[in-house]
Amino acid sequence: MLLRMSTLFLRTLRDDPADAEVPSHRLLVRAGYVRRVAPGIYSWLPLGIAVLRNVENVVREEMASIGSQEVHFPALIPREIFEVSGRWDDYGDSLFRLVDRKGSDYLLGPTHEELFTLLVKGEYSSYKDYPLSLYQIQTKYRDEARPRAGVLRGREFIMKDSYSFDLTDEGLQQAYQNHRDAYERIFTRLGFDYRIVFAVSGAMGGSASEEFLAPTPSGEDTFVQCTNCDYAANTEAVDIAKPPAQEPLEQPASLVLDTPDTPTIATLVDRLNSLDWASLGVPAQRFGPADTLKNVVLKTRRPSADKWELLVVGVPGDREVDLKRLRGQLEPIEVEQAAADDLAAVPGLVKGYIGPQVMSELKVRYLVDPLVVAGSAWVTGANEADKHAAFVVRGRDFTPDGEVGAVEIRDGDRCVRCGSPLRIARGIELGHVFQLGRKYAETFGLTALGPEGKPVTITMGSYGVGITRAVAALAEQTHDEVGLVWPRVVAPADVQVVPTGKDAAAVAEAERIAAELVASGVRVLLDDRKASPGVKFKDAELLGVPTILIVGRGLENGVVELRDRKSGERREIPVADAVTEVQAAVSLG
RNA sequence: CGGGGUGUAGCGCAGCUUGGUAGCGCACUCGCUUUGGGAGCGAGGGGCCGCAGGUUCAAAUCCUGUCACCCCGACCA
Repeated sequence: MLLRMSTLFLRTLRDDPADAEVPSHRLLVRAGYVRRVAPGIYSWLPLGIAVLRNVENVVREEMASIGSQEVHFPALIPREIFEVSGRWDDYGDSLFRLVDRKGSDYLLGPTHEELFTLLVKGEYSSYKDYPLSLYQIQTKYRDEARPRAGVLRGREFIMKDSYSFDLTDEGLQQAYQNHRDAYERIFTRLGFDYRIVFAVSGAMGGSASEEFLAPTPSGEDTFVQCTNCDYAANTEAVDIAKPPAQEPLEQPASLVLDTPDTPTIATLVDRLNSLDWASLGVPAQRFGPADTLKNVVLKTRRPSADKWELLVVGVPGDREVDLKRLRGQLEPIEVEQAAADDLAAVPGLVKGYIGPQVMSELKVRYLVDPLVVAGSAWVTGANEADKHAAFVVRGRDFTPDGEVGAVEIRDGDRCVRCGSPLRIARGIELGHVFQLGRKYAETFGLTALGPEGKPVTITMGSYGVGITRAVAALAEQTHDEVGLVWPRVVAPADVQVVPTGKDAAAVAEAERIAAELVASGVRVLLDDRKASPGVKFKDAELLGVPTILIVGRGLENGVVELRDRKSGERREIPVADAVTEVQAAVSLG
């Protein structure tokens, strides 16, 4: 393959585009790989498409290696199909909806569970047909509330999505593992630094779920990683170690304190520390925010129910409730912040002075974070204006309905497996594997006739790789100060041949070397533009082709210069060795 | 949806305070020179100054409204 820059549809920009913040966005635009059309919607130019296709090819090869077969569905889907799964409504504003000339409703597919399920149902009916795995590489549409970071989070993007279909849970386990292995090979081959983290399964429902994240500061997902063992999880799904339970009877009896004008945890702690504890018949005490129990009022709703129920969650006063994490833990139940009138509907709940002592009496569901261990004593609201209660003990003075991981995770929190400190980092979600189970199969009636003549409901797995996102994420992880630095598998060319100088001999020699390389299967980008050496060097660095061969002033001494884009290494080599040296660099990858 | 910011040539920006009929760099066209780190000189082409209304003899500039876009958050396989 030979690309000539003199005719290549490419214009590089000297300045960063004003609307680009993250490195991948800046560089992909500057280097002429993509152009913005509308928010979250991009055009792909020749070099961009070349990289995109290379990513797709790696994905195709690895999908083939686990026996998954490629199909292709429409992006334009009639409403009825999404009515059956309930997602026409459930997807909300994120769904692109449109109407045809007859007034029928359509949507642009945000994912394709329904179509995969229906397709298989239409073709297969015997247990002998299974297991099965299908995939497609498709443009997806989601009307994101706020697209951002260029191609990293678009409203139109390309995704590889696949589904496994099995008769048994064991089969699903195997299919899941096959996909997980294939994804490891895909992201390794693409040159990613990535982590596999536990995840929540999201709006799709289902059980086991893991994400493949590329750690980078501009990532949107927050995850934790143990500094000692291999535990890693999305913050929505993370569990942290909890302190040991305590003996409730060792605590002083609870007592109610007058605490006017203490609307915040900080003011309450100050007041507690200025009290004369001896006069209350208790040894002197020192309190910190972590000794207080904060009770946050939320409301929950089961899917398909229309009534909201109040939920109070107790967390140590030095921590906030992480609503995102709480939602992840309670999935698929919806969780919202309770409004003032939700609270007013239960007279026993006194805003600012809520304590768990009365929850069962009030019939309000009460959950605590696991950090509120059995037997622990707290200062909390006394359910009366201007009063707090001290030495309120879990298991003695109140009993929660259950535990739920609700607190914000902090750097340094302890690993649930080994107790070592956890580190918080940001990452880009490259892929997601999860076990869907029988949800869609039941909804659409996907069954196979078993050997005993009875129908068996199929169990499914769902697996996705963001293709366009992978291009941006790779740019994000591999770039340097001067430009893109592609791993060879995805690079738009193996070598950029750059003739410099006014001497026609350099151009002729560059052409000869390029032709020879092309003949041996090397992908060549030849900079045959009439431009100054500085321009060509800068552009070569910006474009990110892994190997650069400069044919110029060294020619009179019989040498050319070979550069490695990633390491910056430069070597003068004899012209006669140019072809074999480049071939060697290419085969080393 | 909340907060912040920006709309002037393909891209990056100045001009707006103090109104006088639009400018700089890059890119583009032509000529000559130049050729190892984004070349020089000369000559050119390209603008509904986001949109609408108002004030004024006169509006990119002042006033009102509106739209769009970007960033942070909420939301989001």
